[in-house]
Amino acid sequence: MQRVSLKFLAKQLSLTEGTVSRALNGYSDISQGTVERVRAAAEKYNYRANHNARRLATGVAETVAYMMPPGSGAISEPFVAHLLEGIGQSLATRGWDLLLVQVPSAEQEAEAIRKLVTSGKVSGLVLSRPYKKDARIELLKKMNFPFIVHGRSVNHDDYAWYDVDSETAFVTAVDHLVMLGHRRISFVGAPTYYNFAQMRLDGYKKGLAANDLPIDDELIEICEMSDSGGESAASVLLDCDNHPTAILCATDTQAFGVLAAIRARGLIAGKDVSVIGYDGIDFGKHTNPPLTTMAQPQAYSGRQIGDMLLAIIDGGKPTDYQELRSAKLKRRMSDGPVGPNNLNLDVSNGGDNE
Amino acid sequence: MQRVSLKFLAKQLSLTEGTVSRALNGYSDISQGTVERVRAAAEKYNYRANHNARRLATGVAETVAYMMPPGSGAISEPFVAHLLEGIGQSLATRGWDLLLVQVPSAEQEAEAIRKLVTSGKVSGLVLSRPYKKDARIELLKKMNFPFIVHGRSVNHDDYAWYDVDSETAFVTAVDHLVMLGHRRISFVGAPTYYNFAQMRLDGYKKGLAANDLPIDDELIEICEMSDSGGESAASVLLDCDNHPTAILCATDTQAFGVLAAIRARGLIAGKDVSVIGYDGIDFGKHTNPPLTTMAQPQAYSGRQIGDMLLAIIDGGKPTDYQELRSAKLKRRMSDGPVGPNNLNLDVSNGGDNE
DNA sequence: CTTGATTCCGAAAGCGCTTTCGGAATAGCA
DNA sequence: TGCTATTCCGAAAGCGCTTTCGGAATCAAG
Repeated sequence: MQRVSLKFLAKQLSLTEGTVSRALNGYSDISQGTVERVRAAAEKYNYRANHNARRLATGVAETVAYMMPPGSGAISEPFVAHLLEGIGQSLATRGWDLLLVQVPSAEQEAEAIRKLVTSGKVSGLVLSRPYKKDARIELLKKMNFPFIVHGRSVNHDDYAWYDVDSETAFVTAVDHLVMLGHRRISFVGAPTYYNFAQMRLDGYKKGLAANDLPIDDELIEICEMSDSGGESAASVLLDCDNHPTAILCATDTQAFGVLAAIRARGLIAGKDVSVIGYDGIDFGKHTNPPLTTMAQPQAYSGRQIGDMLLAIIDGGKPTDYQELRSAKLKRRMSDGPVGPNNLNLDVSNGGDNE
Repeated sequence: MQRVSLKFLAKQLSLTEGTVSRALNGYSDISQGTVERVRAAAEKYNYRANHNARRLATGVAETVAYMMPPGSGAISEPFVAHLLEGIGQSLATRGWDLLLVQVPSAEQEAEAIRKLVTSGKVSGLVLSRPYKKDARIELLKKMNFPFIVHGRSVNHDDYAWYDVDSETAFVTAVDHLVMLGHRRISFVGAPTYYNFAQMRLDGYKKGLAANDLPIDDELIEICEMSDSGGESAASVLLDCDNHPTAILCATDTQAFGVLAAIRARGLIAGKDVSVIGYDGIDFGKHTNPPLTTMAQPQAYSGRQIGDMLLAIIDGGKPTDYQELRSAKLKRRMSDGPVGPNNLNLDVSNGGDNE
């Protein structure tokens, strides 16, 4: 393996390693003729620079790491896959690599970051799902290491991020529900140490306030971000007398569970109780009934994040790279006007409208 | 960044770089005392070896690459996420890294592999979804580079692989359907240049034969591996007179589309027509109706694959690492006895049974 | 033909770490 | 005490590549 080194090429061409290297890397102090000779030889012998050597010499890792959100099964969240794909594409434009790092628990994240940064194996880092106050972000800033976060912590003035404005997305959702006549609107949320969870909750409350609706803590249920979490949360919501007529979910996955809880009680989502998710997961079109959701513009978000990080690595000011996108309501079948014996409106053909 | 090098540590301790290195790496020719001194200093100054340098010196990359199956959206297949997670865990036991490589198109795969191997940045490779005759595998074998494939090509005697026996899974599924009284059983398959697709088709045919049922090409529909692919495939199947009473799908994702096509025709899956998917995707419990499927034992398959690859990198014979697992039927609600006006049996509580 | 500017390449140092080799200091034994 | 065997560490080469520096050869201009 790796038989053909620079030295080998140099020998073949009766040149020095340095000359060959410069020829290959487009230095201007090499004559056109030898550049072509070198190129031809490199092609002929199938030369590939040893990346470790190159990285050692140049000091640039040509690699970016994505830090998986810790916790069980986070990787199976569809957004991760899309993100990775996009980041990978962005990196590919330069021939850089994507490293996937998983940390067993949240406690070990700081140490993992420290190690990653000082080991010199990556030149940038992207992390997801920041906490309200995120030690990882503070650490990265302190170390002055290029990074970008997918999401925002509470104080997000001085670093780069890409986020979707889920707060206003949730006031939009509340507005929509109110427009349909709903007054008792529940919220199934995620743990609020995640800032996105807090922002979604805030949006829910803000939407309520904007419509002169009271905020009733009994209508708010926080659970883990899984379908079973959503199912049990919805269970307590549904089993109390005077249950809500609509349930807003912080996450599509939770909404899946909410739908299941509704079905389990012989109720019909979209008719007896409306539910709206958040994320816009494709799969939502297959649930029973198809899930209405606030869809984030996930297409190319990974691309975007990758490009932004690359720009920062190139010396860009992190604060120049903060991007806030907005989600939009994607109506499927799980929402409808309030009221007993109301038939569900045929809001669409049940498919997606984009 | 990377202020503390070996040289720095050595200076602090009045030792040589070599000595410090050996102390850190557990060589036996270093006294217990200095080992401790060195350890303490490393701890104190937060020393992390530069991986590029180490890799250059040792020649081992300490990195494994996962090659994404090319083609649009492959990454969003749930199996990829699980695989990555498991491989990552396996690698973490040694502190190795996981590189994610994406190749835009199948044509560029060979070149990508060549580059990956000769660049020295990885010491092993795992790839998924082999074709019947897979050039990547041949190349890797020829280069004598450690790799393992998730799946099998037709000739799979002389390399390492981990696969689920989908062929017998499909005869099982056919048997099950026949037991329920079905005679006209359709197959919605994936492109047969993928060997897994071929094997599943073979299983379907074999199952038919075992039950003395004829093989009717009109009952077989090949489409791309997506829900919409499944939906249109099911459409042609369903719209002909004397349509099948059961549809077997090569993939859960396709089955989702099949269910949609069934609903779109006012039919009820599990009653009017049975459908069985393959994969055991969790999400299948939320479809309408919940999808019966042949579930593969995906838990820890990534771990397993990672461990096997590591063993091969350590010098193990690839042929010693071939593992065939089996799928098992997970009944949810989309299958049932054949016959008009038959009520769907309550096969379970609609949840999963594991 | 000189001089000064270009063009092009060789020489060499260095990136940070590993690893072999040899030798000084110490220990073990007669 | 003298000799060999150990223990422990320094010295140095090397991994494969990049990059600076300087100088020989070529060129243009006086």
